[in-house]
Amino acid sequence: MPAADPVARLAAELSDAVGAPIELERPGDPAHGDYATNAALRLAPERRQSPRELAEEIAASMASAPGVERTEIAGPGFVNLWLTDAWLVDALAAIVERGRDFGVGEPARRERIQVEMVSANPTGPITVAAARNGAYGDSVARLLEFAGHQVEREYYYNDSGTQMEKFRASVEARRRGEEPPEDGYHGAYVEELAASDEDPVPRMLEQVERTLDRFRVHFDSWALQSELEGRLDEFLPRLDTYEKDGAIWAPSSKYGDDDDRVLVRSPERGGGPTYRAADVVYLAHKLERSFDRAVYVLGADHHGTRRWYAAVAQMLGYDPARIEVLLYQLVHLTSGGEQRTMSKRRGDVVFLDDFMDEVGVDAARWYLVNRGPDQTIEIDVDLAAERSQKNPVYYVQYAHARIAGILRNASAEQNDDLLPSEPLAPEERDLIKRLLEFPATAAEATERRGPQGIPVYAIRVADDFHRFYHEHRVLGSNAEAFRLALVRATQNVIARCLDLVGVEAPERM
RNA sequence: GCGCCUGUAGCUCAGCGGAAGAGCAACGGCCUUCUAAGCCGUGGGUCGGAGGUUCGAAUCCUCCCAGGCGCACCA
Repeated sequence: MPAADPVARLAAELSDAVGAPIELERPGDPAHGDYATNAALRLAPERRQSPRELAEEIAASMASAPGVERTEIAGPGFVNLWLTDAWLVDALAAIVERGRDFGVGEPARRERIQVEMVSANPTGPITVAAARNGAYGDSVARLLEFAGHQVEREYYYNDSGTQMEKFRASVEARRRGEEPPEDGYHGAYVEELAASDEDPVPRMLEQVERTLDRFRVHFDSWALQSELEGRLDEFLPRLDTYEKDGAIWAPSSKYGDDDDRVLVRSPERGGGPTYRAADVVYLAHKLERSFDRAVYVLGADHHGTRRWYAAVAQMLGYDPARIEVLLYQLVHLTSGGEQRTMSKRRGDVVFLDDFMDEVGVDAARWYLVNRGPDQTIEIDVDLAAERSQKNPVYYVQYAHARIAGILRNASAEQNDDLLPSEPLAPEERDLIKRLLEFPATAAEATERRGPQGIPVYAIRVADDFHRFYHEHRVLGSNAEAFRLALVRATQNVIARCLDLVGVEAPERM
C-alpha cells in the first residue's frame, strides 16, 4: 500500500510487528478505540490457539509500535488500539501534503477503459430515467479516473432502426397537420420539431448533448449505429454464423447466452441487420481501439443482454473479462401517490431539463447517484422540488462553504509545528480519522462500482466537520496552525467527493 | 415457467462476515464569537419468514412469502 494512505501504512507496520496480516477498522463505538482488529479471531483456528490468548500476544507486539498509545483486548478476541495525538497530526500533515490528490489510486496496471453510457435514442429529450444512467455511469467513470485509469466516455445512438423511422414519421405527420401514428411519438416536443423544416434527428441530438452537458456528463466520442452496420461483412465470418428460416443467426447459445440470435433478418421481414448485428460490430470496434476494458451501463430492463455481450466477445475471440456490463434499476415516478409510467412515445415523461429546473443540477445529480444501482428509485414528482430544499447535498456543500469562509479570513500560512500544545479534542480526532477513511472508501466504491458510497461518506465528513466547527474556533486559537490544516484537508476531501459525483463545491452559500 | 434485482426506524434509504446507522417526519433545547443551509438532546427496529454454515449473520447458502424488471427477425 502506498505511503500516501497513513492507515494502510500503519496496518502494514503493525503486520510487520506482529508477524501476521493486520486489518484495521474503525469501531462504531468510540469506547472500542481509534481502531480495532479482528486478526486474533481470524488466526485462531489455524494457529490452534484460543482467540483471547492470541489477542494478548498481538496486543503485546503492537504496544511498542510507533503511534500506538495503548491497546486493549475486548469481546471474543478483538484488539482495540488507541493512537497518539502525534500520529494523528502526522497523518493529517500527510493528507494536507497530498492536497486534492489525497486518495488517488495507484493501480497495479493502469487500464485504458471505455465507459459507454446513456446512449438513449435521439427520439426525444433526455428523461430522468436516462439521467440515472448518466449520473451513475459518469460517477463510475470519475471513480475509475481517480483510481488511476484512463477513461473515455462514449455515447452510442441508434440512427437507423425502426424507432428512428417512427420518430421521423411522427414529425412528418405533424408537419402535414396530422396526428402521429398510433405507435409513433406524441410528446409536445414533436410539434416543436415539426415547426421547422430541418431534419429532426440532428436537432434532437444537439439538444441531448446540451442537456447532458448541463448535467455535467461530457462525452469524448459518439458512435453511430448506421456506421457500424456498414462494417458487418468484416465480422460475420468471425462468428461461425448459420442460416435458418432465411435469417442469419449467431450461435450465441454455445457461448452461454440463452438462445441463438438473429443478426440479419429474413427477406420477408425486410432483410436488414438487427440491432444485435450492430452490437457485434460495436463490441469489436470498442476492443479494436485498444481499450483494455469496455464498460456498458445499462438499465435493468436490458439485463438479458448481459450474457449476449459475453457471448459476442467469445465468438469474436476476445477475453470476455474485458467486457463489463453495469446494471442499474429503473426510476419510477409517482405523482400524488399515483404511479406513472415513463413512455417517451406517449410523452408521459419527466425530462431531465425540467427536473434540473425544478431541483437544480446539484440536487438532481446527488439524488440520482445517492442510491445504490440495485435499488429502484422512486421519485414523487410533486415533492421533488420541496424535498430538494432538504437534500443532504446542501449539508455537504455548506461544510465546504463554511471552510471557504474561514480560509478567506486566514492570514498567510505560517510554518509552525502543527502539533498543538493541548491534547486533541474528540471532535478533532474524529475528523482526522474520518478523513483518513477516504482512500479506502474511494477504492471500495470503485471496485464495487458503487458510487453511492461517496455521498454517504461525504455526509459523515460534513457531520464531523460541523460538529468540530461548532465546538472549536479556528482563527486566533492556540491551535490555529493545526486547525487550519485540519480544515484545509477537510475541504479538499469534500471537494473531491463532490467532484466524484458531479456536484459543485461552492465557496459561498 | 425461467432469469436478474429488491424487502433494515412512520417515510426515503446506507451498511453486504465482526460489537444495528443516516436523512426526512415528531418533540425539546442552543445564535453579542470564522456562514443557524448549523449544533445538542428525546422517542422510534423480532434487519420479509423459516432453516443452515460460522466463535460471530442484516451481511454467506437453501427454501418460502411479497414487490419490480426482463425472457422478439423492437432497441
